Amino acid sequence: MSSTNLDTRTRILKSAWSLLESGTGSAVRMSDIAKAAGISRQAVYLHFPNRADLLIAVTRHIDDAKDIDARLAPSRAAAVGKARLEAFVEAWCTYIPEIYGVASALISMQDNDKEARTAWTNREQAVREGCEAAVNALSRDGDLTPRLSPKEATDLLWVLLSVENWAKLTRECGWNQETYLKHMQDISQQVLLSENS
Amino acid sequence: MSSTNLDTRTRILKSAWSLLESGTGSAVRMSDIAKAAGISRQAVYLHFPNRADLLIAVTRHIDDAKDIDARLAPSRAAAVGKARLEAFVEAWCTYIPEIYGVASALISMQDNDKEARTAWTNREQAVREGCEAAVNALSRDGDLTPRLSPKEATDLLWVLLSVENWAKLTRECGWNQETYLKHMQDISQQVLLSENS
DNA sequence: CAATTCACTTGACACCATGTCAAGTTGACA
DNA sequence: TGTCAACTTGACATGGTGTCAAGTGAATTG
Repeated sequence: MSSTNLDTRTRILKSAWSLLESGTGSAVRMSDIAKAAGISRQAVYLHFPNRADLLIAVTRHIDDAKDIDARLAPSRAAAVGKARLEAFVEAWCTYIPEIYGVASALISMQDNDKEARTAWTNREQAVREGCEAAVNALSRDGDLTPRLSPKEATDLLWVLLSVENWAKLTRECGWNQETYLKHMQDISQQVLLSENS
Repeated sequence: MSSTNLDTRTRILKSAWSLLESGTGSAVRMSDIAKAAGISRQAVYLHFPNRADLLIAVTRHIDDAKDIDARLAPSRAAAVGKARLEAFVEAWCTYIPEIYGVASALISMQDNDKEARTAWTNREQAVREGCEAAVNALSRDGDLTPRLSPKEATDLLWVLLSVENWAKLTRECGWNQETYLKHMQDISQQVLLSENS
């Protein structure tokens, strides 16, 4: 835990981050990261037991750097459900592009790597909780559509706002971030709100 | 092209299909398929150049076996746009679980394998065309919401009906097929139709 | 009947990334 | 001077895909 130790560790995290951002996601190898950090491939394993753990550490590092808590504060602070939903959709949809590099690497590891699966599932769970809180606020205000139970509404919102859907719309369909966000706002309200809200 | 040749080829396809159905998608190896077909691993390569091509051939084989064309006929035959949309959503959403095994294997190959990527992209294109036709029919009838351009509506419907979303809702959220279908019908209409239709 | 051809087998091997192991090297600090 | 921690180098196991070469056995053909 000397200062050199910390420096190297964060240097690995930063190198991995920038490679994952500007690269083809899962094509980033341990050796690439090591080279970018200026150390040997084996030295990476002195800091992280395996690739999945390193990737997860990168997401935590990004969360810190981008201050995810501060971004979610407006949603938590919203007085009424509809405002809470809107603020949450805004915060999360804006956050997706910032973690997409790591997220896609983690997603593509899911099938082979058990550890990667549980790690990514954990992170998705956090998003789900945000969805749930928004849905509960709507429900409390009587603004949740009668078509959906709170559970169903949460599931639906969570799936709608998935990283995969963002990737499809922006990467494959060519939407820009602004269009994406606008339509996610529209749809989430159309789908979740009751007629008279 | 002797009868033995054909037999072996279809035996490989059937073996691969059943393994992919009842298995963990991408965990199905060439050797597993060979073993199930009762031939050597190398013999598989006498019929298919690589794993991606084999998987694609399996999807074609399923399309034949399940008669995808017949299923899409009601959608094509629908007189008005709204009925066309409804029939298409029904047909496609019902079809997803039947191809899910192969689809997920192909999806998880996308990052590493260029050939798998183009192959799967091609198939997704076919679904997109179905979405586009439904949207165009709505648009022609004046029933497409003014919020969305035809292109945006197509993109949105296509993403909504993605295999990945089906998997999340049914596998991770525990929805049954009936619930899934019902909500996809509801949402696609809420999102695409104009107020007065 | 002999020769060929075709589908398939066996076994070996290259490739490529992850992760492990063992034996150094280097620099700081006591 | 000695020790410890961080890091290096190089080798190696693993596990899957895909390739290659040399067979075998049965049906086809001249």
